[in-house]
Amino acid sequence: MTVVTRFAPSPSGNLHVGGARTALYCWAFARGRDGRLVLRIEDTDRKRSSDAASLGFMTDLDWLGIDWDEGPVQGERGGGSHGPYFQSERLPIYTEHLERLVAEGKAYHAFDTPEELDAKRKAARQAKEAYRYDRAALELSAEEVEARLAAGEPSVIRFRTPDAAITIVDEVLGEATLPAGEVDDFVIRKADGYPTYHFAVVIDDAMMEVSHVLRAQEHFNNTAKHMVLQDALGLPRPVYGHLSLIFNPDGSKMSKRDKDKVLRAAVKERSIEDAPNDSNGEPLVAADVWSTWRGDKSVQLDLDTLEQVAAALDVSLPEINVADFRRSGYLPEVLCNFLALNGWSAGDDLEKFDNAFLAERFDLDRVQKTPAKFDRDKLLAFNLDAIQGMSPETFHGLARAHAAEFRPEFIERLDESQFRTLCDASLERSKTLDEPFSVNRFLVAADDEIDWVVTKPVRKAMFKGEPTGLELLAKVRPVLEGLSGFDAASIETAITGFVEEHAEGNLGRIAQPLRVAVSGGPISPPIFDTLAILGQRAVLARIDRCLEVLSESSPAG
RNA sequence: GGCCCCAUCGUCUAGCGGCUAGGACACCAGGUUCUCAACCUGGUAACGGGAGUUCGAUUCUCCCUGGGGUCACCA
Repeated sequence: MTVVTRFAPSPSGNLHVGGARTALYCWAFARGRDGRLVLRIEDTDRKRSSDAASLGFMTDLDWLGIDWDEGPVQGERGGGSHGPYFQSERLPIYTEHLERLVAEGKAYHAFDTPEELDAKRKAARQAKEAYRYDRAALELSAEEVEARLAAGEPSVIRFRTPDAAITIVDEVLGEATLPAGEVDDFVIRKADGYPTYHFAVVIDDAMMEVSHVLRAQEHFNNTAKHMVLQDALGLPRPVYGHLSLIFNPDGSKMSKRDKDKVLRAAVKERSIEDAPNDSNGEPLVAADVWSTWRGDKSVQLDLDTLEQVAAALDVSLPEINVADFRRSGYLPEVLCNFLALNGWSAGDDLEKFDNAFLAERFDLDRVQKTPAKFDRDKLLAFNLDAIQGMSPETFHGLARAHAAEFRPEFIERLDESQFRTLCDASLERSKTLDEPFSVNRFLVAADDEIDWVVTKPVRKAMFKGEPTGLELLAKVRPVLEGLSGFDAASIETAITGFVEEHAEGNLGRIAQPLRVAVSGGPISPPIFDTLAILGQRAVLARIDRCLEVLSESSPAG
C-alpha cells in the first residue's frame, strides 16, 4: 500500500509554527516511505477563507523545504489526479454523499435556529453538563420536513450518530474509548450548503487515498465523529496519529493573539494614550478601534496594523508564524530541525539533523505525547551554530539576501566592501541573519542623528582615566584623518601605533572612546571593522560632534 | 463541569524491571577578550504523591494531584 499523508490547513491565517511542524511530520513520514504528500485547502468556512492566505501557506512551506506531490498548483508543483484540492470546489462531491445519507435515514434535516441552540448550550453549561443535541428535529414528520424545506426555511443536515461506544485507535496516543452518547448528532452540512469540516475531511481523505492522517491533538476527539461517518458511508479508515500542541514557555497556547498581548502590554507600560501616526501624520489605528483594543483583551488588530504599530513604537513582537521567523533571520533548515525536535527525537543523543535525516528516521512510535513548550533560546542557539558553521561566502550571500528584503537601508548605505566587512565581522557573533543589522543600526543613521546618552559605560569610556577617553579621542582624530586608505587593516596599523605611544599598548583605552563616538553607545562590532564600515568621512564627522557635545556635558560627568 | 488523553532536570528530550538516570538549551563559576557577543573549561539541576505487582521499580497496575484536549452551522 502506498503511504499517503496530507497537510490540510484552513486558509484563515498565516502558517503557524504548530502547523509547520504538522506539515513537516506529514512530509517526513511520506518521504521516508516512498509515499506522497497531499496538500489540501480546507476552505469550507466562507467567512474565513481568502486566496491570499492559502498562497502564503504555500510560500512558507516552500521556504521550509516541504514539497508536496499533489495539491494546488504553485510554480511547478501541485496538481494531481485527486483534485480539486480546494474543498470549496468539491461541493458536488459532498452533496452526492450527503443526499445518500439522508435517503438512507442516516442523516436528517434540522431547523433549529442558532439562537435556540445557543440557549440550550448555555443552559447545559450552567447545569455543568456537556451539551448534546437533543434530536428535536427527529420528532418532525416527513411531511413537515418536506414542507419546511419547500418553503425555503434554513436548515442543516445532522448525522444520526449510532448509540454505541467508539474506540479510537491512534498510533501516537494509543487507544481510547468514548462511551456511547458522547458523540451527538453533529451537523454535517451547514445552512449555506457547505459541508462541515468533519464531513469534508472524511470524504476527501478517502477519495484522495490518504493512508495516514497526522494532525493536531485538538482533533483527537473529532476522530470518533470521523469514524462513525466512515462506517455510515462505507469508506476506508486511515491510520491516525495525533500530535501534541506547541506552547509558550508560560504554558499558554502559542497563538497569534500573543502579538496583541505583547503590544498591549508595552502600550500600557509606557502609558501610551493615542495610536502612533503613520508617515502622513495620520493615526495608524482609528481612535475608537484603538481604545477598545487597548481595553479589551479579546479584541485583535489585524496583522499588518499590529506590525505597523509595533514598528512605530519599536516594540518587537514574538515570532509565531513561519514568516515571522524568516523575517527575524532564522534559517529554514534550523527551524525545521528545531520544530522536529519539539515532539520527536531520533532516539539517541543526536539533535542536529536535516530534513533528509528526518525523512529517513521519522516514525510515529517516537512521537511525544506531551505538549512541548517552545524554547526560543534553544532555537536561537541552534541558529547561531548553523551560522557559525557557514563559510564567510555563504553567510555573506544569505545576509545580503536578507538585507535586500528586510533591511534595504544597509544595502543603500554600505558599499560592496563595507557590507562584506560587516558580514565578516558578524559571522561568529550573529544568532540570526538579521542581527548584523538590528544591533548595528547606528551604521545607517545620519551622522548628526547620533546622540550620546551618558550611561555608566559611556561615562567610563569618555570621562575616566588620565588622560580621559575624550582627550584620547581628540588626539587620535588627526591620525585617522591622515589615513589615505580606510580599510580595517590600515586603521588597525595606525591605531595600534597610536596606542603604543599614548595608551601603554592598551587598545581598550582608545577603542571604547572611538566606539562611543561613532555609535553613540558602548556596543559595536570590532572597532577597526566598525570604522571601516562607516568610512572616513562619517567617522571624522561623528568624532567632531561627539567631542563638541560631550565636552559640554563633561563637568557633570 | 462531562468525556478523553498525558506526566523524567527550568525547557526540549534519552530511558522501554537492575543505569553513578544520559544529551542539548538555559543557568552558575572560572578562563579568553578593544565593547557586546562568540569561544574554552568546569558545575548546579529531574523521575509529582500514595498504594500495590516484583528479589528489585523512573519503567507494570490502581488511586490522588497536576497539565492538556474536546463539548460550534471553526477547522
